[in-house]
Amino acid sequence: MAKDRKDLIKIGELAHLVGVQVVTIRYYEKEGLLDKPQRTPNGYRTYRRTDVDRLRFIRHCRDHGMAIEDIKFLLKLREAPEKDCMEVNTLVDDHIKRLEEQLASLQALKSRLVELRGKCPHSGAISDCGILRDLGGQCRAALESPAPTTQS
Amino acid sequence: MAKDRKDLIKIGELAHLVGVQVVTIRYYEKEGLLDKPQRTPNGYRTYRRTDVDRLRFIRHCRDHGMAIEDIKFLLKLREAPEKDCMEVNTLVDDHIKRLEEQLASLQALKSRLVELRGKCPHSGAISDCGILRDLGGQCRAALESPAPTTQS
DNA sequence: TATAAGACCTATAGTTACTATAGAGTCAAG
DNA sequence: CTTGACTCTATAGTAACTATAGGTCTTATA
Repeated sequence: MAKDRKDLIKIGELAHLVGVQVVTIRYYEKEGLLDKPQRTPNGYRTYRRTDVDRLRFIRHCRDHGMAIEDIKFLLKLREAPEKDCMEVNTLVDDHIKRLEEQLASLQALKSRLVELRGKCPHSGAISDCGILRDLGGQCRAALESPAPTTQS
Repeated sequence: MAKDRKDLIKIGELAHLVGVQVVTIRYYEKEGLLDKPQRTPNGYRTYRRTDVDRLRFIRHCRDHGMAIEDIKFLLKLREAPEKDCMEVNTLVDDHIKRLEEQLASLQALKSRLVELRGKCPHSGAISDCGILRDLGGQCRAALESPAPTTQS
């Protein structure tokens, strides 16, 4: 088998194949997503096919907005083919739920901003600006709780 | 309790009034959102009414998802009442536009995740998990661009 | 009066997933 | 022999805080 020469690639080629930056690969290595690769005599990292697959997996996860820690978890699961995949489903479900929460709060934020923008549809003096006036308004926290522990 | 004037408060009381943490106030000071306050002989920060208003303004902006740098800009505008408020409107418009982009990309991400989740609606062996299989699929970058400069 | 609780002080590091910078070694081509 | 592309390590910066450590000051209670 003449594989030990052809299949070995350097970091730049791996980066190109998967479409990430070289520094990102070294970062993933440092974070433990990628194993420490073999080195050529001059110290260059060398990678194989399996590393390309693994890096692609990582990138797909990241493209789906998953956190590094989640990906570590998925990578570990991927290496235990006999286990049940329920944990994968749970992780994805949780991720979707987080996304939905984030979407809802951004949606609400946008509504408030559009409303705020409506306070000053015209061009005029800063002193008359409804947006700045609104942003300077009262705060809820002051009305809710009684007093700090420093009371007589 | 009658110190110099009754409207001089310490950092903890300011934090309580506005509903932020003490450390956050010091952070805002370091970032230049709040002026360096006067100090008591023992080195404690003392604040006045205007500081309460200013901090409230800052918090309202942050609650609307604005960046510190944007808030600095608004604070500066707020102190020039004779100027035109067009820049305020522009800033808010830009902010809304950014939010809309973010919403769109999160929405798309969620769709992809829901689709991904559909690949494995059941419980079973990791080796059969459609989610992991999908995440391990081919990547676009490999097909798009030709080859790195290190071509034979 | 001693002491303990609480508020305050400064300075530093950690969070996330990278990106940027500096300084240096390796390798092939011209 | 120099140029340029590629590689290496190590450190710092990003956003907006949060956490930690270690210390001082004030006040209430035993």
